[in-house]
Amino acid sequence: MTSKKSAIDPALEEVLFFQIDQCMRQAVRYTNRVFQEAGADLTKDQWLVLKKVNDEREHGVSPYNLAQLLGKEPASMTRILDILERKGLLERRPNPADRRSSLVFPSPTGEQLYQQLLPMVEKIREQAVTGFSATEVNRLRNYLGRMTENLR
Amino acid sequence: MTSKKSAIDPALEEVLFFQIDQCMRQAVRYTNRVFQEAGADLTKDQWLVLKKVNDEREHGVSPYNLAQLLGKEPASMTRILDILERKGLLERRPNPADRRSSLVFPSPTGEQLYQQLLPMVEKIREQAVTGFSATEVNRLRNYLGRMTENLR
DNA sequence: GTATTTTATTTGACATATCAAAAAAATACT
DNA sequence: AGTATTTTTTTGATATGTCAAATAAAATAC
Repeated sequence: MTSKKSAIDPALEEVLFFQIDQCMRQAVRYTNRVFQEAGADLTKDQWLVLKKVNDEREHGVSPYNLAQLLGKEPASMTRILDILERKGLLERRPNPADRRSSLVFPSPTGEQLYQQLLPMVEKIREQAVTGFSATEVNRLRNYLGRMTENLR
Repeated sequence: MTSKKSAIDPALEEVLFFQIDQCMRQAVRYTNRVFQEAGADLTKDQWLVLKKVNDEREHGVSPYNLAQLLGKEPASMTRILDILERKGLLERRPNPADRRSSLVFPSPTGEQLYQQLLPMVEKIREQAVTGFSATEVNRLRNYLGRMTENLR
């Protein structure tokens, strides 16, 4: 019943970009839902930043560096940091080596929330690859990396 | 030099979600750049809607149905349709079968732009899977579908 | 045949992405 | 040193995503 589409003009459902987009949006919805059910007022992207800030808590990270590490625009980083700072999960301290910049550190609450959410995030990751063999996961990684490179 | 992370707390670059996100964002940037260089004032999401509206130009599609077909929220659809209508690429006509709803049709300009951009989109798709065998593309599709299901 | 529920669309609030531009500090150059 | 360029951060504008709520019409229940 569905009209047959040509190879040069395939149905949307067969377009890889479309499938990647659907997959990612599903993952975001799922993650946000899990956080919400755990009573954590945090989005998936705020989580990513909180994680990286915790990873670098020894020496602190600059917003610019954070943006690079997470593959985001500095402009997006500014806003996410504003929100996390407003929530009291991290703080910007002056960067002694560069007065343009600052260094971001997790607050005690921020470290605590990070530790608390980590096992949930791990469960979500496992849930995503349920039924996948190790080979399949590696292949998926490989394909995604090559595709990203192809579009650079 | 990069500090080794445990299996339960892997570095971000090893997290599948992160890789999917990077891949998708790269694809969006690439598509928007190609459209822009072609002088087409259209985003990747506006393109998707324009495509579907063209696919259904025989009978028209309702906004709600469009949202379902594209896996988007009706709220997002409303806004994208507003923009495309403002650009003169489509029009909403009353739905004779349901007065709550409307039916969306491409304008002549909309059909024309669709035909004009189609070959470029095809090139982008090819670019993305450069170096992939047919088997690999099928596997990628399969993995993405299973992952999406796992998170439903 | 009226009351209740469901459906289709829109709007509002907020988070994030993109790009452009502004501002201030650091660097490079001559 | 003094000027020009680059880097880091922020802000503004716009597009889209999420969810919640409002509205009107359709469908269903009774």
